[in-house]
Amino acid sequence: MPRSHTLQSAPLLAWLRMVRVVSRTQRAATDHLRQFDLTPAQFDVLAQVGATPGPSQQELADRLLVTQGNVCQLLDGLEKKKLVERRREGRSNRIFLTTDGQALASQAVPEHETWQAERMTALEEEEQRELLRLLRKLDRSQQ
Amino acid sequence: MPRSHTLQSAPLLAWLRMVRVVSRTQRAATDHLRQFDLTPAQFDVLAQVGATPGPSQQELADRLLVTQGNVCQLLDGLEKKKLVERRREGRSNRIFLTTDGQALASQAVPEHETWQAERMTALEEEEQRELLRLLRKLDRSQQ
DNA sequence: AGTTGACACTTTAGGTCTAAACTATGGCGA
DNA sequence: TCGCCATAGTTTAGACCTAAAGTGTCAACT
Repeated sequence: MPRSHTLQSAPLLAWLRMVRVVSRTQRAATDHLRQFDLTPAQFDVLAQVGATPGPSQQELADRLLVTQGNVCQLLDGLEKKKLVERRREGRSNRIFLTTDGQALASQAVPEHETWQAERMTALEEEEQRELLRLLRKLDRSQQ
Repeated sequence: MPRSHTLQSAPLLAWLRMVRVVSRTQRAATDHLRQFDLTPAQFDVLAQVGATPGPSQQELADRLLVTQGNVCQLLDGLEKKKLVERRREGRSNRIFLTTDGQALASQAVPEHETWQAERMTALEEEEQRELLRLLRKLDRSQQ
């Protein structure tokens, strides 16, 4: 979100930079994930289900910070690609990776996380920790 | 983008927090801007054109970090609402706010920027400046 | 003048996401 | 048992965005 040239306070400038960094990185991630034939949203599902298998769709939505409706659509796509499966249990679905999904996740997740982490290496380790501290504080202040 | 539970390095955690903060804030901004009957994307155009009137669509796209095609669509919408106008000049368009657009921008932009800045007040001023410094460094390292 | 190329904008198809309406389904009290 | 309600998931309409193809226009060269 852009600036007016009138109010150039540190908070506002920090906000603009953050949006720039995130949107640029997400665009780069889109390119990077193409090698696995995954979109960033699909990668997120794979990584999340790979890390803690068997969540309900609601849990998945909460962890990914998106709506149930969106999760439903994403899973439709991933099921069509035979990467995940829904297993009905009571009135909810539990989500698991298929064998194909596990194979892809075990390759793509570490690779992409390394790539992601490397985009931060412009900062010293001490700076990375400080950035984390500040973002954590900010995040918590917003509930 | 979510975590694997395997690799919890500071860079990765910082990245996840940043995405959280940005996506939460953007969702809140969507709500906040509804009072002006503006979407965040429309607000960005208004703020940008208000700050430096008369850009070409290409310039606007560069500053907003979006594609020309997207700018074109956004301007279609804003022109329909009589908030901006395209003035043909040579082979490009220069974009200006209409009188209505100026009236709205002069109210909405300061108000929203104040709102935005307030979301940062969980951090001390010193911390805000440090955050800005770190983000700037990160941003520059990515071109 | 006619051709070519570069550039600025527009259009289109498709993916992502949301809010809100809709459809089960399982449990609970009357 | 029946009906109700809360919960889990699905569907739909619409906004946003991109990549890529399409259109138009200016200018420079022949």
